[in-house]
Amino acid sequence: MPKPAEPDRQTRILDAAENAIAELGFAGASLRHIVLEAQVNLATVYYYFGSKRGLMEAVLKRRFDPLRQEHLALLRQFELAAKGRPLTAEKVLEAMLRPPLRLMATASAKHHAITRLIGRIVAEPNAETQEMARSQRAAVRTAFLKALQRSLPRAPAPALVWRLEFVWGALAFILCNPRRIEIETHGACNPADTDNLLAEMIQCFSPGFHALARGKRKS
Amino acid sequence: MPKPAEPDRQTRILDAAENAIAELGFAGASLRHIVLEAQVNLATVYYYFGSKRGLMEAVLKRRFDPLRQEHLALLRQFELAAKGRPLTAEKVLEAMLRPPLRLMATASAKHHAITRLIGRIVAEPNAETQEMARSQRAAVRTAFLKALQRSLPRAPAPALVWRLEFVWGALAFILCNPRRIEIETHGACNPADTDNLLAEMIQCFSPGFHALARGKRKS
DNA sequence: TAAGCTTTTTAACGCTCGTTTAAAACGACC
DNA sequence: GGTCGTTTTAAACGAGCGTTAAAAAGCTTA
Repeated sequence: MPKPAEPDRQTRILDAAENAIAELGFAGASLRHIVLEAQVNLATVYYYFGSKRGLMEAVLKRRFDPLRQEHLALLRQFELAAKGRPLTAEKVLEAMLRPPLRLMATASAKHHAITRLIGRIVAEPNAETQEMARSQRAAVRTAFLKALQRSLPRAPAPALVWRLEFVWGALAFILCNPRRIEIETHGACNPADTDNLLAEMIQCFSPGFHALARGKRKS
Repeated sequence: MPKPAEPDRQTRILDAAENAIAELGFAGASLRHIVLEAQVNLATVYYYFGSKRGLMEAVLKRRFDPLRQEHLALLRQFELAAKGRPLTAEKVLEAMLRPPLRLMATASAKHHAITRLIGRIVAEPNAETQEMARSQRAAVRTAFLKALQRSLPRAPAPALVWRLEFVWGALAFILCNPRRIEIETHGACNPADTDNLLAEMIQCFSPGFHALARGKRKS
């Protein structure tokens, strides 16, 4: 029986780097650790990616480009189905949350790294990495904000902006370390049950959005 | 005019370490960087704190012990004022959110580090640091969960546990990098305005909690 | 002043890191 | 088979890291 057709060197490096980042963080993931797992010579990284930073960018790009596309595609799909009417807050939330949560579910077995990668970026010390992530997120951020503003035209803009941050925060918190939640809640919360988690999040946030539909109420 | 009475060496080291961690993360904050800023010899760190890990624990302990006490004290104060009746979800949220947000406000000038410290821990790769933070948080976690369960006795427990995680996540996301939010929202969100932020968070989450008061509704 | 304790400094050890250079191996084409 | 461009390897560089041992300095008490 032949080996399952080892992927090429670039892919092996990206996979190993992804795992290492999830496990050890960007700074902690050393090239020597990565090339050992990828069964590749150290200099190969420099041949293909130029530098450690280049490798890190490639790791993020490989995962977040499709994720961004999926975000926008799902939003557009919902908007098409709504035939020009504004989306419900529930649908906007679903478009925000389903792609990354689905990623967490499908990835649980092999690519456990991907989701933790997302959370890792949130708290990343390095300013350059932050800027990298910021530019990636900008398009998605504004798309969802616009959808929400159409959904709740009477809601004050700052409140919507804040709440989107809250949603992203809750999401990142879970993705960052799903295991931690499972342990700390003594099994009461199971992040692997994506559909349930999605429902919980939507049911948590949507009432707050609907409360804004009637315009701002003071304190 | 004499110098403003330089604090002693241990305090200078803790301050410098706190800043370094906030800026560079736990792994990135090197002892040599810290002692340079603290104007202290490298070996002094080992004399007072034993190791880098010991220093890191001391940094966290100095900030989070009072924060935990404040959390529990505020909760107890609200419960006393309620004279045995269950707290409203709003009050529980306030007890959860006000202490760290107040920390962010008072700290904005000099100790910008403290708040970012909190967020930094969330995504910390190092397993030992995670365990350290976990044990710190355990008491606070369960205290708020119990308060919420008394507040919403008909709500299903897993939903409450999940939502507490969502609140912690949103909070951590903001504390982790307040500047980022200010920039990304083009000034629409100002994390320094603590009272407004607290109100926004309570108004965001409380409707979802009240929706649980009547027991679970399916999907 | 001398002794004994605490505090501070000096100097180094061994290790890992990201990066670079140049040689070796490989593969397609004339 | 020999040549040329691409890919892979070996070996080393300098820098920074956490940590340690022992000497030096400071301070309090006899």
